[in-house]
Amino acid sequence: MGRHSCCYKQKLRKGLWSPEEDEKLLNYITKYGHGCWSSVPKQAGLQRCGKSCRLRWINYLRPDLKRGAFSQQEENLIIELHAVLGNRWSQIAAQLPGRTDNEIKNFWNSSLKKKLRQRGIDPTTHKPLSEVADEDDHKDKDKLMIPSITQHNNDDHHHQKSSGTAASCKKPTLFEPALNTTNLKVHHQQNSLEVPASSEMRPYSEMFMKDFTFQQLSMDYGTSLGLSASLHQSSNSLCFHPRSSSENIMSQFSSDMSTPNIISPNMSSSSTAVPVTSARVKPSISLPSEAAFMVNNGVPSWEASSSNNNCSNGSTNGNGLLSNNGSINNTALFESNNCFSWGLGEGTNASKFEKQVPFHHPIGSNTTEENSSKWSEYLQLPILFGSLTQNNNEASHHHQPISQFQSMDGLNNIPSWQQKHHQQGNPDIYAAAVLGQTL
DNA sequence: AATCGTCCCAACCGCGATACC
DNA sequence: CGGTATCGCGGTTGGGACGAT
Repeated sequence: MGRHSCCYKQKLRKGLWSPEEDEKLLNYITKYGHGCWSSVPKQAGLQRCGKSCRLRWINYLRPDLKRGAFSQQEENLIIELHAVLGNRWSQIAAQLPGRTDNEIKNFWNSSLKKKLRQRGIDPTTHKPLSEVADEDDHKDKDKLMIPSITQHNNDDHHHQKSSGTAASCKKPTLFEPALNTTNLKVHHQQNSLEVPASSEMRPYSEMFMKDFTFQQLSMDYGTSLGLSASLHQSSNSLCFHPRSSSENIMSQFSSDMSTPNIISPNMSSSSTAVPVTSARVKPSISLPSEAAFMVNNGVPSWEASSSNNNCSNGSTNGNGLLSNNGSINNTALFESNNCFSWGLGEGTNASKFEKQVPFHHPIGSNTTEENSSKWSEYLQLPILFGSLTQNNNEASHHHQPISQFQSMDGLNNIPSWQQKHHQQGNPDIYAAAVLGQTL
């Protein structure tokens, strides 16, 4: 592991590429392809390491690269994608044919950030600067405020020294987070992210105003639950793990009047598969062996099974069924694999998706290899939260079709969803993912 | 004209993940 | 199965271009 062995060799050239070197590399790859990059420089007659050759090819010599300035359309797309994906340049670049991640990254750092600031938008959070400033003010006043979930970024590189961009944009915390950038692990190639328990408290009404990347799902939802999140490719599941005490978690939810219910598609045996549009990620909440996840009267929480716990709002049965007075709206079912399943679908073809990945089954219990391979694709895609407009009649054990699940296709419908959810007064939260290409 | 600071971008670095032996 | 090689990613740096003083 670690650095490419060739990097240690002394005689290799570094720095800018000469036209002659470019020509050698271009000719060689055009003729033979790159194959193993480590062998390319030798066979192409270059005094470079394979890594350098690869980079030069990807960022400059590749014939499908688009040259020239970014168009307004590209610029807008980058901004939108960055709001969803953060500094995941490779994923952003995947949405812009002919552009490289490096190019986009440089464009962002040199130009777009400034433009956004000029428009009064914080480039890190994509929120209005005034709002960010307000949050900073709260932080100053509230000693509980501690930099929350921050992904190390180079928003202000050596030319523009950082003043704490990401961390400064977070809302007041409710308890000690013991968190810094160093214990946030982002596993790029698995698109997984481990988020330590955050002290951040954020109204759900705001939280569900936009679609979420996995990262954001992990951060915003997982941390609001006091969970860390990880993607498990083997089981194709997005799992949340408790990282803070249940007391802390309870304090969060107890203080948030807008907290919605979380409903499981497994709650009712009579419920049918919910056709989900635009959903491609299959999240789940992993239950720790020592704790139970509770949804009581719209207040999700963890209840430690140990006796030294004050949160006893529900009970578990042998099958992991957590119930509260038998009300379906306040019940979540956890199966033996300790995962809480959310629904999912695909693109605009819900029925097709249902065949691929049954909506009902708990994560891990019915995962096929075929689905596994699909998930590896889905996991790169943003996630969207929305709400099942479930009839809250106690007798109703059926979720309405996802066609009535608002805001699955993008950002624009979110307000309408939220409006509806407020009208109903008892929102049930449904998590899904939105196909990246549909952004 | 010389110096300095800033901007921009190509390239490098370090690391995690994965493939391979 | 463990060690090594390789790939791919995001963060960082080096240095040229350019404008201000």
